Amino acid sequence: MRYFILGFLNQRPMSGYDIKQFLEQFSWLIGSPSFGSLYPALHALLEEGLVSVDITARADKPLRKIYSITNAGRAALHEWLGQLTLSDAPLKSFVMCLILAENLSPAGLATYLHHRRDQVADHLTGLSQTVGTTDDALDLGQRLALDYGLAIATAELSWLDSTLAGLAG
Amino acid sequence: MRYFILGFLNQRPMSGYDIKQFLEQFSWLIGSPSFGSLYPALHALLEEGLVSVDITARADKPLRKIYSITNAGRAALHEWLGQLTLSDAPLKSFVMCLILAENLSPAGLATYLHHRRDQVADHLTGLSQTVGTTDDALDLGQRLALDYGLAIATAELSWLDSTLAGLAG
DNA sequence: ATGTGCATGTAACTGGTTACATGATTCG
DNA sequence: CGAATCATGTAACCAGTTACATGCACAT
Repeated sequence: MRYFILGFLNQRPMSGYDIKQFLEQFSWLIGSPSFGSLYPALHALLEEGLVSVDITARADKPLRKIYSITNAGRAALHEWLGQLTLSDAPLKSFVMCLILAENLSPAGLATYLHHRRDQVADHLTGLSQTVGTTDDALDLGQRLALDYGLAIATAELSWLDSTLAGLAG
Repeated sequence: MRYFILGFLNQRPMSGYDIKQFLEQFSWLIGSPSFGSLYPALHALLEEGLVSVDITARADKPLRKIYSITNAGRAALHEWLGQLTLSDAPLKSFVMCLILAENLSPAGLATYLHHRRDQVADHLTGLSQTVGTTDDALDLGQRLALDYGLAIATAELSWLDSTLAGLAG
């Protein structure tokens, strides 16, 4: 989360509210953190010198605290991104890192997406086997969930393939 | 989580290890709980009388604790399922409830899926608008995440439509 | 014999949510 | 004038992970 916030602020200076607003867009996919975790995280980053604040009291508007990343913050972010493994991470972790793509090198991004592609492909074959072998022993919920997983994995795989093709070309 | 486990045990008696195994299948989608949360949860359910244990010491095998749901557990589960709103829940919550579909009435399931359909459709139009209006102001990560969200939402929507059609027909 | 899979568990820690509290602005 | 949105924050609580600890079975 700390680094997730840091990655946002590396794109452009934002307030805590802005970050929440942006993430709200993806709430149906990955959820959105509460202010109760967002604000304390910003305070912690500030104390560690990884971000700085600019308190802007705009006329006729409530005060806003615009946070910017510092050099120390950038260093910490890139160190974190460097040692990022992401082995078998859930969809949520994948999307969170995807949003931070701007902070990765083109080669790093490609590697990351390839890695994910392989993982999803593995899970797809695993799911297909489960569906194929134990077809009638499954209850409704398991059948639906398996079927849903299959649909989503297929969609993600084709997205990864076309995105990788687009980035390469 | 408590109710998630309860829903599993309502389908068939299982050990903690079994539950983990099953959930592992969906780890790339929704993650899988650690034993450190699974076992204590089972102990708590046991103390509350919502589940019962059958300790089977099989010859030449390590001991297993097979948990079964009790009548009190079934009552608690159905009460919980009844007051389930799921307004604007993230994908993870949706899948978790989907797995418990067997415990819902056909009408309840249909309502639930319709509800999700509407939510996803809303988010889809929202995402499309964002992509359409602010196309060139976005950085790489945001563009990729938006694009990914669009792909997944589209896939989920069509899955929901065909599944709803299948359940109705 | 060594490692991997089965199978269970505990304790410390951490991260996040929930609920609360505040206050200005804008819209109907 | 009241409701919704903007905007920030705190504290108690809780759910979960991490790391540890144990032990048998089976294959190499």
